[in-house]
Amino acid sequence: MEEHKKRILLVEDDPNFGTVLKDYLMMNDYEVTHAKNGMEGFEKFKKDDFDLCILDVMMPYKDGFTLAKEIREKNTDVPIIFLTAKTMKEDVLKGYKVGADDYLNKPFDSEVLLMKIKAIIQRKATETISDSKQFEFKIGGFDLNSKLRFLKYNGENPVKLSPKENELLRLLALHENDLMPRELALTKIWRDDNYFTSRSMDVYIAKLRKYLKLDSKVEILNIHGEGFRLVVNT
Amino acid sequence: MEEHKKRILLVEDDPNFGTVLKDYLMMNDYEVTHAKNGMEGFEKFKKDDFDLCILDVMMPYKDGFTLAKEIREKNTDVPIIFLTAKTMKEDVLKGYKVGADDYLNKPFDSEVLLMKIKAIIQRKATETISDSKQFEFKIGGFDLNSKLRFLKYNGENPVKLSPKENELLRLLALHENDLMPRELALTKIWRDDNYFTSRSMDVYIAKLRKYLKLDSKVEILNIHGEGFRLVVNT
DNA sequence: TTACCTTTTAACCTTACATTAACAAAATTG
DNA sequence: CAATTTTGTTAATGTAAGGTTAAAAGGTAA
Repeated sequence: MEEHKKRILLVEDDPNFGTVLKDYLMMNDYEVTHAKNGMEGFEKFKKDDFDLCILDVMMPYKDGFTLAKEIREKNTDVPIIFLTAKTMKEDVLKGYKVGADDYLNKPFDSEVLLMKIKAIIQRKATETISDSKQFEFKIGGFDLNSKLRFLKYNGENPVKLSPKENELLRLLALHENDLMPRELALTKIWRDDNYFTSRSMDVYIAKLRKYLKLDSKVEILNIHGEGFRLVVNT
Repeated sequence: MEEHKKRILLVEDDPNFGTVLKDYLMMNDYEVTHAKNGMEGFEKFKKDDFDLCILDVMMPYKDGFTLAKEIREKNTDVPIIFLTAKTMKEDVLKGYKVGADDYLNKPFDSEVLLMKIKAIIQRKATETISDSKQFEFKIGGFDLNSKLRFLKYNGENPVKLSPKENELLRLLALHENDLMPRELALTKIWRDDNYFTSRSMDVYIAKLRKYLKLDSKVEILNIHGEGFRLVVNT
């Protein structure tokens, strides 16, 4: 039923607590990336798309607030939950100022955390995503609408695309005429880079080529060992 | 943009605490209606439009949860904050199930409450711009009046819609020609996203399709794994 | 209570998707 | 060149999601 598991970035320096929490969240059907400090947290944040960030406030090198500010600069929407020490009122207030969605005092009840996560993620889902522009691409004679997942040729023939077909074509379009590295598609779409996912991707490339045959000016070229290139000949 | 003070419905049976809290909120520029029990709370809720409800959980006659349910039947959007006794974990969980936006353990810090209020009201303000009061829709040859819950085709044949049919069609109409995510309908209408609510929704989609068959230009398309799309072909 | 309306659950069937296997064809390497 | 790796392509398979109808369960008012 789920299109994809919701992804959580957990930044927590205490290795024991962090691992336990990660496992608990994973048991509850979330995909969790665990970073052990603020630096690492920001690196991982940049590399991936998350549905929620859970940040410990007290961390060496870079505290949760600083990290939150950096995250907010990149992304104004992703929900943030802070884990603060008990009774640190100032932390709570500071957190809200930085744009937190919620906070939890340690030690906290895990079920309550789960409910908060659910509530926050659902809340975000409710907010209408109306920035349609980034979902529409023109590829030669084709129009790709990657939100509604269809591909039209010359205004007619709307072909439905499967989620993977759609994502892959969208990635190619984002790199039009340029190299779209294999690895990029595998990590972004398949979230795993191994022999099988790689073969699976090749199957999808074949499918896309079939769709794109309608316009002889459009083709997907392979760059051996590197990736693919969506070219539009003029 | 907003010209009126934000209105808060405060339902709290302890007269001392209630009065103090009311005064504090008023000092901070909110317009506060104080009800001393659940009955009175519901009466006042019906008489006015509030931007936020703050409900004590423990109250004689009618507790906060029961009141919240009644409020939710009237209004699926208004934010609700519960005041619960410290350490009553079950209360917190129950609150979220009823559709609470947040909760506070008594005794709580008043500044924290203020921050929460601000955060929640602001959140709703950004959300509610587009889908504000809109109850009448033209869908191809149909007229939907979702306040009176009927659907007319060509001015004739007024079909009565059940509450769920109505809400679902309204959501679809709000997103006409665009994706109406499954998740959105489930969280907004069913308030829960699981296998059964999802199947229930599919049943309603089938019912709506039956009604809409009268106009061959109107159809509900599925986007596998994402949601539905109400399209009007021209 | 019956009667009626609404919603959920169940059942059964169809369609959509992603993965894997299998084999062919290029490209690369030494 | 032969050997190896990478890519191209089609088909088969298993699973999940959606379509539809009917029966069960819940609710409400006469």
